[in-house]
Amino acid sequence: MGDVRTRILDAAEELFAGSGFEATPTAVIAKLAKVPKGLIFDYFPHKVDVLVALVNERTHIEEAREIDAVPGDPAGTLARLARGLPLRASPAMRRILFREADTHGSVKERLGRLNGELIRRARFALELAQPGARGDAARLEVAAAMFAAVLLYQENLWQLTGHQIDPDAVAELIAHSLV
Amino acid sequence: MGDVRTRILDAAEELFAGSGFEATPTAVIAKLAKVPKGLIFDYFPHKVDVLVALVNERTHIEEAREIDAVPGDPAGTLARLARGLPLRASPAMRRILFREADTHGSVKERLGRLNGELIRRARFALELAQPGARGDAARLEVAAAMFAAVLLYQENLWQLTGHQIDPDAVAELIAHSLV
Amino acid sequence: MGDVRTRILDAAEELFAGSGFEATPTAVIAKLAKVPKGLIFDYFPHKVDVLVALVNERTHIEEAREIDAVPGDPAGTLARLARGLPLRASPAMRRILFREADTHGSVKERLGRLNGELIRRARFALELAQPGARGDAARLEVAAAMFAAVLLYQENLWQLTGHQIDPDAVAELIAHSLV
Amino acid sequence: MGDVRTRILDAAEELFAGSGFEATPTAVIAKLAKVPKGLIFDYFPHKVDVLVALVNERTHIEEAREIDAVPGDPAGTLARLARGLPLRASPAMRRILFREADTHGSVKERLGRLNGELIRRARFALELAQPGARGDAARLEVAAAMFAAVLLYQENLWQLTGHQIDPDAVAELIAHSLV
DNA sequence: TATGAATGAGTCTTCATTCAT
DNA sequence: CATGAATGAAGACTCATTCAT
Repeated sequence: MGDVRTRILDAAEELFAGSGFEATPTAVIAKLAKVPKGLIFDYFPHKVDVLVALVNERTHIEEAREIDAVPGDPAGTLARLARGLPLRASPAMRRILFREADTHGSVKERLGRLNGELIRRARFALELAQPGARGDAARLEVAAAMFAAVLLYQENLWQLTGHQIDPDAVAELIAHSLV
Repeated sequence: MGDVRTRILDAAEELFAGSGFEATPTAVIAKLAKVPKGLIFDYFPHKVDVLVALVNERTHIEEAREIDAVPGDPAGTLARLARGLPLRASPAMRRILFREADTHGSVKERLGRLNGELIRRARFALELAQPGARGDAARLEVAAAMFAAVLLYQENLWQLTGHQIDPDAVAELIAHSLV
Repeated sequence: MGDVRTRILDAAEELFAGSGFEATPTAVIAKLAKVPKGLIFDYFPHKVDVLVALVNERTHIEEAREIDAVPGDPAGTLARLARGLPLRASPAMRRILFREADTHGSVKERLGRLNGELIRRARFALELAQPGARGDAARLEVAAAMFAAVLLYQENLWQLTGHQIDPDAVAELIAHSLV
Repeated sequence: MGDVRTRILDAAEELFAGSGFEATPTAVIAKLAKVPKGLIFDYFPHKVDVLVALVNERTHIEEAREIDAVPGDPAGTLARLARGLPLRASPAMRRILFREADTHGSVKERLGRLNGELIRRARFALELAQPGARGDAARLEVAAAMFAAVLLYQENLWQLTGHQIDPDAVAELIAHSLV
């Protein structure tokens, strides 16, 4: 069942994603987490600290390990990047990231960093996998940004529209565009 | 200065965009609108009705008019499409659309329709501009979805990160990917 | 029955004097004042503002009007001063003044000023009524301070001990001490 | 470092004097006493019992021992009395005594006894030192009560205003008033 | 119709007290 | 005895909504 802190964060993640931070009373978090109301404040002195903890602890950008790039196979390389997204974050956390970024500085900062990091990696992977593309830096940049955009935003869109995008197809398409 | 109803909506638009719907008290709307507190409820029985009215009256998804497609120039055709969402709405209303979509049905529905319309147009434009691509329906669909995702994501993220993608470059890249 | 603000202050005065500021919930003030809980905060944004308003508005030091001094009759002069104490404040307010001075700066400041003012007046009255005493400034000062101390503190003592001091007797005694 | 009970009382004394009883959480007492939160309640079943214990154990009203009265020198006799309240208690405990007397019965009782004892001593001292004054019991009583009031008021007000009265001067003045 | 005082349910947060370990 | 996590009642304060004027 997990310890108290984890249960609180689990509950908050679900509820913030579903109804938004402002519209979620701490009492409801407590109930879903099956902890008494007051205990939340032993772990998080203010309600906003729950949000900050979620963002700090549950949107993790993985260490820049060796990128598994295969020269000549940019599609496969990107697809692997897309599958093993360097963002460890649940769909719920991604929704929170987008929804609360406007009004909470620390969330905004995290989202910005995530976006930047994703672009950097995609560009690096493409440079390795398709050496020829290196020449056109601007186009490479756009391809990387598109890749990041689609990956980050797809959860949001899925929720809103029921429309899903296959990461492999995205990878293949972007790779193809750089030929 | 506009009539009372308009002043209320003006104020709400500004405030919802800035602080979010939940965090904006009706009393503050009234103050900014220079309208007595109670009067808001003569026009909008519940606070949420202000949001609904804003979305209904101040976000128009443009009718799918003739698309200015040039066969043989998919990049140019998409670029024209990319230069603007088919959304007539102030920057503030766009913020509201994205921020409140998760939690308010009518907003979500509106944003979903926008996404659908975007995809439809992109697909249609591509079909017209690049007749050869028609054969691969799946790839066409992915390209259209990506196009929509990137445009919407940009809209959403631009204010948060300051990071922008050049719409022409996106158009060109997607067009190229279908060769 | 008085207006709302007055009723709130009346209730607070009684309750703060009886149980202390910290131990008096705003809900109890509201109940005694017969106003809804929330209305208090329309008039006083924070609970402490009720205390500050009480101190500012209900411990008034009267304008230094003509002191009714009769040369040669210091006892009578002081007695008149004691009866028409230049402090317009209920016994309850005096208790509040003493109890909350420790922890609330504005109360402390007021109490200090009251004490100073009382001493100043008593000295002035004595100087007028007993010209001969002027020579011994130190003794005059002590007499004035004692007079102020007894007057200010008598309410407190009465509450605590049931012991009362007759102001006339005090006046007479102090006057006599300066002979 | 003292045993647990002593450490709790030490901490409570410091904190109650500084912020008042109501505004001092038991958790803060525990922290300052370097004692686990729950342990306090093994020694004092309720928070108020800490206050009661402090008052009972750390404020002693001295037994009415032989008064050092010199017939013919009422001023000197009173001055010796005035040099200190017959109260063995730290400055902190004195603050607590005055601050909490209004609202806590046991504290009130203690302060009342102190006042009574002060009056008794003053009267007794004056009777011994100035045999002639015995005739006018009422005036003697007022003088004694004033003496007590001034001393207690000073104790209470000294920290608040920084204003002090010289005890010798008080003694001298009161003695003189009985001539 | 316009006004803003009135209403009270609901929110975050604190804290005395309990209790399993 | 010692520990500090757990409990929930209660407190300050907010705010959507109503309503007398």
